[in-house]
Amino acid sequence: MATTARARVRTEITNEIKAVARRRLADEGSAALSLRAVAREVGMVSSAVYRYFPSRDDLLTALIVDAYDAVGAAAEAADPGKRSGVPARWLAVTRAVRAWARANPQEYALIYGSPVPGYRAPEATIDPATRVSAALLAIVRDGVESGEITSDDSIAIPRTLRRDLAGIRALLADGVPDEVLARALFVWAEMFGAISLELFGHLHNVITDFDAHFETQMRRAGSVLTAQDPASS
Amino acid sequence: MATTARARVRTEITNEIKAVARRRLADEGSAALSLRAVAREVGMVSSAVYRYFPSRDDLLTALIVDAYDAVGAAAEAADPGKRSGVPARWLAVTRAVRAWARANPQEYALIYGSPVPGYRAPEATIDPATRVSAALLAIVRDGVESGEITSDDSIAIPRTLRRDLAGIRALLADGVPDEVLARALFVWAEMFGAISLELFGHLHNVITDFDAHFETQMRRAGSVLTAQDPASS
DNA sequence: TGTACATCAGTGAACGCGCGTTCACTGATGTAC
DNA sequence: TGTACATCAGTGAACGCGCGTTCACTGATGTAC
Repeated sequence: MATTARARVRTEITNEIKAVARRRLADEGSAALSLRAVAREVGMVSSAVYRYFPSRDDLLTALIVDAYDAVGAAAEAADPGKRSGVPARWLAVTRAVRAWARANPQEYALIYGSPVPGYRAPEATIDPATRVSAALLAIVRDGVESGEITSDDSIAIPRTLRRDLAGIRALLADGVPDEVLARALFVWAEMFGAISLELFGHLHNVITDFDAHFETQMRRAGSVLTAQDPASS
Repeated sequence: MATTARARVRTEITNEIKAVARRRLADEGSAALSLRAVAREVGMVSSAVYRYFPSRDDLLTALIVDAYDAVGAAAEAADPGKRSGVPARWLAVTRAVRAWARANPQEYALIYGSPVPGYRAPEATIDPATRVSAALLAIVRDGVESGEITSDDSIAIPRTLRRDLAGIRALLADGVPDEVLARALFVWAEMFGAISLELFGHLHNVITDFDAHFETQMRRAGSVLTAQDPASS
């Protein structure tokens, strides 16, 4: 009753269209993603896709939302939880994000690469987009609470920036002081910088052991986050 | 004699085509860059462009090479030189890279964003691509030489990674020990991570004072690079 | 300095292609009584 | 449980479009003697 046969089939086909679109994304990139090609591969006529997605952009939006949700879920699932401590959790979660990115490079590019030209992200993408950040900030929050992360460094933080940090704190980082939050943003950029440089080819001919490189970089990021003297980690 | 009138006109028109292509890139992104549209805007028939660039991909390559050269030149020009010291030089150069990126967002996306699907970068792009890295590593090299940068931290560096670092040292970082080189790669990723997150919209609704944010992050990166206790900087 | 020939830039038509989207339609599935 | 009507999924043709690239051509610029 809740779901008629027709409704069940509808969500199945919707998912199939998205799955095919995701695969085509991997081949050709987001700008070249074409409704007609997807329809062809699904085995329906191109106009039939309009029963499921009102336009190409809506299909793209669905893929973006799914990608944010997938990487967010991967990050959440990888977190070993409070009692594992900040450095271990940080390593586990960043590893998971990178693993997802390597497994789904075009989806990673879709959400963290150059914006799709002419595409305006609708509100529906905002919430899923914060899942990874939320997972990382949960680690920071717990670390502050447990005393693993302390707040005694002194890179000056300008007043305008403190306002921005207060906004983040209110949403996702209750009790995390500005100095720590600034470090959290720092390692957040480090993680995406490291993954993007690797995936977008900038380590080519520079690094051969990508795993070891990422691992080393994230260990250092972890020690910046906890503000430990790296020598003691 | 060296350059005939015809040759002079030829380089002028080549440059005009590139300039128009660059402007169109800003509007529509690299995947949508079309020879016909460029030709139209330059005021010639589409087939005439083939006198200057044998294909669309060659035009793209020219734009990529120019972009790498432009950001590389900006980085080099911003370096105040040896006697200014590592932190000041690091800040000056990273600021210049970000300023260039903000002024030329689509060109930045072209070289540091998602790779253009189906486009294979030819060898000609490799050299210009290293200019920014070379500028940054020059700072590191001088800092090691002067003693501003020391090598006493202990994030473990695996053996395979040491081989990679040796390769970098041989090319661009004579005399820089592995530990310092690993830190250099770390802050390099931080810089591109920070710029990419900002330009690709991931700080939207998070940070309002982008300048202050970047400045703060790069100060911290500078102190990681010199391995100073951030409290003493 | 003047002429004959070769090189080159730009034209315009054509090739074959794929795209997003609309629309009137058929036939199957669901709903109300 | 059976019938009449409404809803929906999918079809196939068509719209108007822009793309990259090729080709035979014209006319202007450069070169050799």
